[in-house]
Amino acid sequence: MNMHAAAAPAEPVDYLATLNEGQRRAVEHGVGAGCGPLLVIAGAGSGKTNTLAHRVVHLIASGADPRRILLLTFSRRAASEMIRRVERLAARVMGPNGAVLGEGLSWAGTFHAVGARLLREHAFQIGLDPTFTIHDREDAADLMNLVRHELGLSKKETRFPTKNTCLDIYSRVVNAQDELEAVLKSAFPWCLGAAEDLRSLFSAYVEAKLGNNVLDYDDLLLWWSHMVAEPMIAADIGARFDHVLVDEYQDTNRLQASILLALKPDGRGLTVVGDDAQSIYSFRAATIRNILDFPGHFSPPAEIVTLDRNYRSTQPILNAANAVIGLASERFTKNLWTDRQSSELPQLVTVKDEAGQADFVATRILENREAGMTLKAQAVLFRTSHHSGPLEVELVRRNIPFVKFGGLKFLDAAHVKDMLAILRWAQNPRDRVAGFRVLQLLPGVGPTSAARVLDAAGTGDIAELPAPPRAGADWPAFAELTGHLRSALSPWPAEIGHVRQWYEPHLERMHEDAVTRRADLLQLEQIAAGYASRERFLTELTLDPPSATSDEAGAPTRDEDYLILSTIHSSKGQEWKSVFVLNAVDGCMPADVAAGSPAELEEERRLLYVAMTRAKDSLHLMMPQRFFTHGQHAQGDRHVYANRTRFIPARILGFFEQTMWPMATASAPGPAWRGTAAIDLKDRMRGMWR
DNA sequence: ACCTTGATTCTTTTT
DNA sequence: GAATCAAGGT
Repeated sequence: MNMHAAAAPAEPVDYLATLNEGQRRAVEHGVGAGCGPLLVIAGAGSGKTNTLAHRVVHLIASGADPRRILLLTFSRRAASEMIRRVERLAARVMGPNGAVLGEGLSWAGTFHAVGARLLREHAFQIGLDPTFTIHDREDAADLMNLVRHELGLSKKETRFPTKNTCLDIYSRVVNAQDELEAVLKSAFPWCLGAAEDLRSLFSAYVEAKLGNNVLDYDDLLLWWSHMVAEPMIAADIGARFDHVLVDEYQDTNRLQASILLALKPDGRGLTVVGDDAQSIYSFRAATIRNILDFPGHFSPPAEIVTLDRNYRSTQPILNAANAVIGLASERFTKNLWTDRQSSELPQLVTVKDEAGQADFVATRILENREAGMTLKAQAVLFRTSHHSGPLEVELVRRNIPFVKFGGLKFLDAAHVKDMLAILRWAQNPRDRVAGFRVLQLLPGVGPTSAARVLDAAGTGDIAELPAPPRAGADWPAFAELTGHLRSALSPWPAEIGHVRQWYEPHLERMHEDAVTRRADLLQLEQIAAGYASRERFLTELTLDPPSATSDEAGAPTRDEDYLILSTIHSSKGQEWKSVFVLNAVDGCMPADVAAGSPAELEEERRLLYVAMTRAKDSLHLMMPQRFFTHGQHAQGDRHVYANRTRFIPARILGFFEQTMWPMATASAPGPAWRGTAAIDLKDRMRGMWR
């Protein structure tokens, strides 16, 4: 069937007319499966997503099969945004059939999600059990810790790196495709002495993962990359896709690049899009070399299209952002330009402390709203998740609804992890980390008894084992539950209700605030109901955890207006009319933990650049002067003074307007009436509404 | 022997 | 505010 012919509209819509010259070149660059590789350097706000969506639609309109297009994005959120745009545009261009074609874009997702799917589909070809479960970072760290103890590394005479450091090192070796020694030397010099032990630790860690039938995040890429290194399978998988498009290429690492090259060795049908000025994920081993070296990988080299016209921000905002990134020691992209003029400079606002900052931001946000700007059109960005703490308190006090992206996750809460561990252990009885956690929920069962049960049971039936010595009355119900969950009889998603019923008494026993935690469990049950099976639920929840936490429990009604709070990392690719950046001071930006090496500093600079370029019309950088230090009583007065971020030195201050808040006023505040009022009318006024 | 409780130490960013 | 380690309790 020729889908294209069926979808052709009577009167062609000129969907290319709205594009500028560069965008148009990118969109129209070869449409056949044999077209050469393309690199699009797309500055912030240059219509990157739009261009990519247009290219996909253009490919489909030119006869490409959407099911044979692989679209790799950085986050799940970016993937669904892209699918939405493609569907809408396709409907406009090709009529009702276009929407259907857009929905055929079934291979859009993150590297990790696509990897998981391909690995399950090809599992038997590579000797993998397709029922594998996926360990998130925490689970992986737990397993690493288990192995670390088994090898006796925790009892070493000299201090051995913690589980998290070990995992970081392991992850970097895998993702950067580098030698252990080189990684240690460049990123973890204080662990150089432990190289030999680390090597045996990692070897045992891999063995443990294989034994437990689990893959960690890195494995999803690593297995995929090894899978396509096998010419037969590579040809097989590569032939499934006529076009491979990658978004945010500056934030991919060497492992991801190797997958891409194995899929499309000659670069035919390959399009990558990115901006080296926005590379902010090198802590995940992302490297801008991927972008820089991309053209030269192929002969003839990839075509390069540069998009430097910005459609998002006003010229003063761009001037300031350009000035900040202009101080970078190395840069490749050109300055952005726009024709959106404005007389309003970005503001550098000095406030007394974090409380003053929260007060200022909340006040301005309400003023904006009164002036007709919705809360959703405004955002508050910050370097680390907890920077928004005082502001969140103020927002709740003023009854301003907000949704927060980044930082502490719903899934990180101990009680949610408990529930998921129960389900995961049922799904994959070999998952020792899950079992280890679940067993210790029982009173009287600690690490030792839990390990003993796991050793004795293997993947067999728990009910046939003798109860651990002190598990007592709780054991039979537990054994029955696990037995039931593992049987095919257990209905999804109803079983999660059973799990919750069993878990609730334990929740109350272990946590004082069981009431609030129970609400999370109900929410988890709601989420679970949206997935077709337990396996899908567990996989997708691990790969795409709910990224937002809001002040209200439960998913708020979608049409309600709310403010966006987000880490700068999570703000990538987004835009708002008005943006507030918290704590634009040294110690926060750059974060003092990241001020070690020049490379880290450069990345922090780009982070500020990314934050600034999210703003369309209005930008405020906040500078609290005083910070109260942690680790003291609530009313303690220990504090430090902060300086303006080093990324805005005096010589570029001219791009900003500097203000103080509250305005310093010399006069006394109003007439001084010190007597006692005869009647307090204020109270009466208030009383009318009580 | 093993589990639980209490004191102590830091807290990036994310698939 | 939670992970980790050290000492108390069963």
